[in-house]
Amino acid sequence: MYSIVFIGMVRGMGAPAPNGDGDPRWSDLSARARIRDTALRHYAERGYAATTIRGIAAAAEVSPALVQHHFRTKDALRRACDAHVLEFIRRSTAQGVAGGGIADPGFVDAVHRQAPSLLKYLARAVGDGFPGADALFDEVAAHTERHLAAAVTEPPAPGVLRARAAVLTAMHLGVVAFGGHLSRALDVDTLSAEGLPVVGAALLDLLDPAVTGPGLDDLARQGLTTHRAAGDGAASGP
Amino acid sequence: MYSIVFIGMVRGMGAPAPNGDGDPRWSDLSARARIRDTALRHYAERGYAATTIRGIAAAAEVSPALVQHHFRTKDALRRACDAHVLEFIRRSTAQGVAGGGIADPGFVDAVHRQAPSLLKYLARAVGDGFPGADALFDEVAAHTERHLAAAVTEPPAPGVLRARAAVLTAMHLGVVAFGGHLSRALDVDTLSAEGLPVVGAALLDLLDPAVTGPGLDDLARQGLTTHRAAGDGAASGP
DNA sequence: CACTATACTGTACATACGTACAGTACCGGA
DNA sequence: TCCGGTACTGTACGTATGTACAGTATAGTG
Repeated sequence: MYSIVFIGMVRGMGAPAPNGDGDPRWSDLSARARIRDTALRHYAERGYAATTIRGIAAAAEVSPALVQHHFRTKDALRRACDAHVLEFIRRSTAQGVAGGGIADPGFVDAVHRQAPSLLKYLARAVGDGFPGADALFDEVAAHTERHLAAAVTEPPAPGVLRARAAVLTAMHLGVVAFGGHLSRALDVDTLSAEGLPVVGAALLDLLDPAVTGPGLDDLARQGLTTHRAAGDGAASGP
Repeated sequence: MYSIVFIGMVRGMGAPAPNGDGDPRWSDLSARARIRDTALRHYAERGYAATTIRGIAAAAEVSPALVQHHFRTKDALRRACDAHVLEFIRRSTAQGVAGGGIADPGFVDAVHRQAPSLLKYLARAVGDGFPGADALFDEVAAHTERHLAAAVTEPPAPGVLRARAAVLTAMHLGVVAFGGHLSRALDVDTLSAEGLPVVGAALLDLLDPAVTGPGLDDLARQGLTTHRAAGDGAASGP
C-alpha cells in the first residue's frame, strides 16, 4: 500500500505545483473540497490542537462559518479528512496493484499532487493516535508483512515476521514524519523529483537485500538510475 | 548517542515503576522537578499545543500559578524541558561511551525511569520542529554517520553516507515515535524487558549487516540472547 | 412568479487558555 | 525576635477558540 503511493509519487514527478494556493485548479475546486484539503494540510503540518478553524478558513479563503456549515464541528472535519485519506490510499492501492493504475497519467498525477500532504497527515495521525489509527497502522503493517513474506527465502517464525513488519512500518513512517528534517539535512526536497531517488537509494542501501527482495531491489535500483538520468522511473522498497 | 540511551534502557530493565504518580520517590522530588517531569510527559504524549499549564499543574498536584512561578511562561517551560533532555542525553552519552556509566545502577535506573518519556519527547520535539530541533537532528545524524563510516568496509561518497545517516536517523526516530503502535501490534511493551529484544532483533534483521557493522551485529545478537535468557544484556544497532 | 433548499456571511456567546497580581505560609539568617 | 526571601495559592483579566444562530444571496423547481 505504502509502496504504491511512493511509486506513484516518483513516477508522477515533473508535473507542476503541489497542493496549495499556487495551483491554478485551486480556485476551481468546490469550497468544500478546498476546506477539506486545507484542513488536511494544516493538520499534517501543525497537528490537530494547533490547527484552528479560523486558520483553515483564512487559508481556504472562506468564512469560518462556512467551515462549520459543511463540516459541523472541528472533530467531524478531522474525521472527514481521515475518511478522505483512507479512501485515497485504498483506491491508490487497488488501482496500483491492479497494474493499470500506475500507467494512467491522471491517476499518477492525482497521486503525486496529493501524496505529500496525505502521507504527512497519515504519519501525524498515526503518531497522535487519532481514533482508527490503530487499524490503519495494522493495515499498513499487514501489507508490509505480506511483502516481507514474499521477499524472504526462508520464512522465519510468524511472530518474528510480524515484528519485522511492524518495525519496518514504523521506520517508513519515520521517514515520512521527519521528512522535513531529511530535506533540510540533505539540502534537497525529499518529496521532489531529485530528492526521492536520494532517499530511495539510501533506503535500499540501509535495508537488508533479503528484506527488499532480490527482484524489487534490482528493479528499484534500475528505476532509480533511469529516473536520475531521464527524469522518470519507479523507486523505493516495500 | 541514540544507541547509548537504547542500551541503557535495555540494561536497566527489571526496575519497577515508570515515571508517574505511582513512584514512591515521586512525592520526594521537588515541586519544580515534578512540574518539569510532568510537562515533559505531557508534551511527549500530547504535543505542545494540546498541553495546558492547568493540566500539568493538576497532574503534578500543584497550583497552576506555581508552574508560572518556577517557569515564567509555557514556552519557557518547554525550553527548560528541551535543556533537560539535551543535558540528560549528553550525560548519558558521555557516561555510556566511558563504559562505567552503564554499570552504575543509579544511572541505569534513572535512564530507565526517564528514557521512555525522554525519547518520546525527543521524537515529538523533532517532529514538531521546535527551535533547536534542526541542530539536534543533525547532531544525532552526525553521530550515526560516524558510526556508519566506521562500520562499512568500503566507504561510499560522502553525500551518500550523509544521506544514509539521515534516513537511518529518521527511521530510528520513527521506531520511537510510533512505539505505541509497535507495542500494541506486537502485544508487548516495546520499552519493557521483554519488548526491547523483540524490536532490537527485528532491527538487526531488517538492516543490512554492513550498516550495523559485523562486530556490533554479533555483539548485539549475543547480548539479546543473553538478555532473553538471564534478563540482562545489551542490544540494538546504531 | 412563488417557494425551497443550499451556499455562504457576520455576529454573538460560553469556555478555556496563558498570564498577571496580590496575598499567605514557611524558613534561614541577622 | 525581626525580617527578607522563597515557595506557593486564589483570583482576576484579556484573548483566542469552538460553536450557535440569524440573516442574505443564489440556484433549482413547481
